[in-house]
Parts: sequence; structure tokens; C-alpha cells
Amino acid sequence: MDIFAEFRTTILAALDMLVADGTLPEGLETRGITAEPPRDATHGDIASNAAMAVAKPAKKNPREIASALATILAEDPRVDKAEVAGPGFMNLRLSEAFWRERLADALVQGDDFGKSDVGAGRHVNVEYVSANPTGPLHVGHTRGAIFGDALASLLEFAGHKVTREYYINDGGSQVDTLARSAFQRYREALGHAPEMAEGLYPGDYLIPVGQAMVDKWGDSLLDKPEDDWLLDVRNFATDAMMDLIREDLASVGVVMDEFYSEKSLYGKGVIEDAIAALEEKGLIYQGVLEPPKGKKPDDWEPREQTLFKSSEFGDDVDRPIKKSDGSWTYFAPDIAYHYDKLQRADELIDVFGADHGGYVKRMKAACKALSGGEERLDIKLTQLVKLFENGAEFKMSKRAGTFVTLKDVIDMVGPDVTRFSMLTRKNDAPLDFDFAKVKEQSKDNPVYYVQYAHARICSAMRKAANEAGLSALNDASLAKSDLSTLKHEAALGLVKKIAEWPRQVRGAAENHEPHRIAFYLYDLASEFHSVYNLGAKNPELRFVQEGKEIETKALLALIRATAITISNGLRILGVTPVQEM
RNA sequence: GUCCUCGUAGCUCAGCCGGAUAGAGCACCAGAUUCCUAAUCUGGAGGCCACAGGUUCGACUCCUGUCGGGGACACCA
Repeated sequence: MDIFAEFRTTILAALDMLVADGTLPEGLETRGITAEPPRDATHGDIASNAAMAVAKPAKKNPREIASALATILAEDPRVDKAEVAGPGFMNLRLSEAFWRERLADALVQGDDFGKSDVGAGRHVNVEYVSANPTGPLHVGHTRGAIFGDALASLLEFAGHKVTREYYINDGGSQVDTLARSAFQRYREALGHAPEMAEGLYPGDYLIPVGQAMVDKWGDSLLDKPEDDWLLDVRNFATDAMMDLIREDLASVGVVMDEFYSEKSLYGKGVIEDAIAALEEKGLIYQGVLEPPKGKKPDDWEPREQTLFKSSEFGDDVDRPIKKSDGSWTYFAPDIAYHYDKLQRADELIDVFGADHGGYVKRMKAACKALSGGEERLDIKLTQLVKLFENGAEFKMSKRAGTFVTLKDVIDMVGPDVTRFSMLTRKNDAPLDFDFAKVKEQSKDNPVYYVQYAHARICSAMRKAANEAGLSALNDASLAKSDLSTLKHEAALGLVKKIAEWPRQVRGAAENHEPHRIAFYLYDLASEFHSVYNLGAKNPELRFVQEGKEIETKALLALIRATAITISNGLRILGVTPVQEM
């Protein structure tokens, strides 16, 4: 349960009472009213702006309203003290007994602690990675993969039904290029020198594909014209690349529910249907686009083509869906794909790299048009990953051989560190990834800080079971044990931090911001480490106290609830909650 | 030229749908280990939240403009 949401409801009920007795007028706007942890803990446990928010329409002094509210709230058994502060805040201080019950809640709920129903079972389709099937994934894709995956897990935890989806761009000319590149590796496998013409993919990863082609076709393709083999080789190589990509994804713990092929849209009228849906709304027309502002391409000439009125939905200009020769542009199958997704899910999220930023408006426009003006698509851009080695930036280049793949990164630093590092940053902020830092000074990496907290708890639990010989240390019985010895300010502070977890999940899920989970876990770990170290000076805070079973069990309940929260959070981020370090 | 995005401590970044005295880590200074893992903890110092207006009880947060960094800009995907 999210105590802040709960108290917000309580406060709204108190406002209703004030309306009923005539203190406040009816029909007040309550949307802006909050109940949240105050920035400064000395202000109390929950702060509300309710009085200030209604003061103006009610034409009353905010402090007076706050005072009336406080009088009502002070009667609540969960509340120790309700007071007015500043311009009209109402601060609530909750009883220790109330906090101890929250601890018991966390223990009882276990893996479910923090789950919420904000998703209300709505089906969300999260599309991410969707890299062209022409080679292994690189670092840039890694960020998108990790972000999308954590976002999907987060939404799941918040009560959504989630589909993790990958759109395979296997319908365009880049897969022809792939086929031609693979064919050169095929020739090479048969003892001929490969002719890597300009524009082909020179990477080594196609060498085994060439060999596999020999296994499949022998030398039968060697002297045939391209038209005879292109289709087969294209399919073969695309499949091989998708296998490679699936392996790459699995190495960072990403498993997709759905791989959706662009090619499957062609020739079945799917694209035509989607375009027809837009045409019905009068959003398709023949026209000629203005030349682009600024630097004009040398070969620019006016061309009549089929256009979509995306500018009616917030795009800068209308966008072509057919080339002047009548074939589809890339945008057309993409519209069809999203049209299909809209029918399969309630909400869509696309995770794009920053280099696709220019595509956002038109895609949103198309979805808005197709869903009757509703905003059902959110697009998250992941900014570029800047690579550093020993403090110096280096650019990736296929030619120069400084192309860093996802596999390189995972082999060097491991999935946990990679995932946590990339998630302790907002998706739309650029990310500096310094190998030296992440790998050698790994003790400075926040992921270890959080994992260490979890490991310390596991260690204390082992000690309690082995040395102190305590029995019945499972969470269910700890939840029922006497927690009234939990009084120390630092211990209660940790309880309060744990009780914030459900609210954090909700906030992160509603805003599609998994990084908040990472930051929260860091804070939680910090509070835990602090309590741990206080045990040096304050023996009553040592988790395992010889001969004091009641005190020990109360503290074990506290740290187990901490471990549960850390573990639930790390599970969302896809990071292992280690038992020891 | 247009659009998107970012600008917060020396550095890397948080700051929740507008709330009270703007927070962490690193680096710097001073401390803690007969004690459950020191990959830890305690304290200090460090700020015109790029700049200028606007909206209001209140702005790091929302709006407009300026400056600065990054990205994208016809029938490529």
C-alpha cells in the first residue's frame, strides 16, 4: 500500500467535512492537492499543500484552513501530531506503531511488496532495440535495450500487462546489402577473394555466415546471377543476424516476447489497410513538398508524391508515404506496424535512439490520427553513449576497428554493472561510459553499493541462524514478532524509507522513468549502511544481539524488509541481488 | 534556417504533476575498525539552479526569448 496516496484520500475526506460544516464552499478543485514526504524530515512524515491549494477559491486564509484540517487529522489514530507550518502546509507526524505495521506489510507481501494497480491491467506494448538485422548490437543499442527492458519490468510491476517487442527492419534495402556482403563471405569460404565493394558490411561476423551458406548450398550459388540467389541469401543472412542479436540481448538479460517482421507487412494488404484508415479521415493527398529549409540538397527537385497530413497533428510538415515512383517509403510500413500495435495494446511505448529524434513527431502524429486523436503512443529517446578510455573520448568507427559491440561491453564489465550504470541516468541525458572507471574502480560503482547492502543483510541473517541459534526467522514469522523495541530514530528512518517504495514505483511507472528506481535504491542502501555502522557505537542497533531474542527479531524484521525492497527494485532493473560479495 | 534535447557544487549527476533552508557521489580536508563484510560510516568545505522576462500566494520545476553543448532535418532505412 502506498501510504501517501492513502493519506491524500484521508485529507480529501477531511476537506469534505469542512465543506459539510460550511467552513469551505462546495465544488473545490482538489486535483493539485498532494500528500508527500517533506524534503526536510524535521517537518514530519507527510506534508500536504491542501490548505494553500483551496485557499484562493475559498477566499480564506490558508493557515486557518490548515489549522482546521490539522484539528481533524489529529483525531486520526495513525497520526501523532498534525501541525501547521510556513505559508499553510499541514505536516503530519505518524505514530511509531503505524510505521512498525508498514514493516510487517513489507514482510508479508515479499516479492509483491511495492506492486501497484496503477496499471490497472492495461496492456502496454514496449518496443525497443529494433536494430537493423545487419550485424551485432553495439553500445548504443545496449542502452536502449537496458532502458526498454527495465521500463517494461517496471510497468509490469506497476500492474500493466506488458509485451516486449522488437521490430525487425527486414523489408528495406539494407538487408539486400547484407545479402551481398554475406555472398562475398560465401565466395571467400569457397576459396575466392572477397570483393567488399563500397557500402557493403565488412565485419568479421559474416564469415561464419558465409561458411554456413557453403554447408547449405555447396558451391551451387557461385556462378549464378544475383537475381537467382538474392532472396534466399537475404532470408538466410537475416535469420543468422537475428540469432546473433538474440544472443547479444540474452547476454544482458533481455528476452523479447515478440519479434515483428517488417517484411510480413508487405503483400498482404496490411499497409494498404492502414493507409486506407488515414484516407478515410481525409489525411492522405497527392502533393509536392517544399524544399527543406537551410542547406538544400544538390539534387533537390520538386516531386509529386503521396503525403500524410501529419502537420495536422503537430508535425512540422506533411510526410511522404510513397516515393515518386509509387513504392512505399519507410514511413508507410511503420504506420502500418503501429496501426497493428494499436489494435493489440492500449498504450504504446517506442524506445528510440536520439538519432531518430526527428522521427518522433510524425510517428506520434500517425498514431494520434489512427486512434481518433488520443495520445496512446509515448516515445522515449535514449541519448548517445559517449565512450571513454582512460578519460579520453573515442569515436566508434567500423573502419578504424574501434567499433564497440554490446558483447565487448558485457564481456568486460558484466551485465549487472552495465545495467545499473546505464540506468542511473535519465534516458534523455547523454551518458559517459568510461571503461577504465566502470571496470577498474568498480568499488566506486553504485551498483556494488546497493548489492553490498543486500549482501550484508544476508550475512547477518546467516549469522543469526547459525550463531545465535534463532529459529523461525522466515519473513512471515518475523512479521508477527514483537516490533515494539524498534525505537531508535535511525531504525525508524529506515522503516520510513522502505514505506516510500510503493510510491516510488508508482511515480517511476507513471512517468516511464526507471532511473528513479535506481536512485531510490541507492538512497535506501545508504540509510541501511548508516544504521549498520551505528551498531558500532550503539549496541542496541546491532542486528544480532546475543541473548536478546525479541530485540534481535525486531531488527531482523527491519533488515529483511530492507532486503526485500532492494531485491524487488533490483529485479525491476534486471540486476542480481547477490547474497555475498 | 527549422525542429528536438540538455544547461544545477571543480567533475559526474538527482531533484517526484509548482512548495518550506536546492541534494548525492567523486575529488579535497578532518575523523571512525577489540563490532553482524571498511566495496562501509561520521563531520567540514563547496551554488546568481546558463541569462533575461512572464504566469502566481509560491518557480530549479510551467511559458516566451537570448546564449551555449548534443542530435535530427526531402522520394535512406
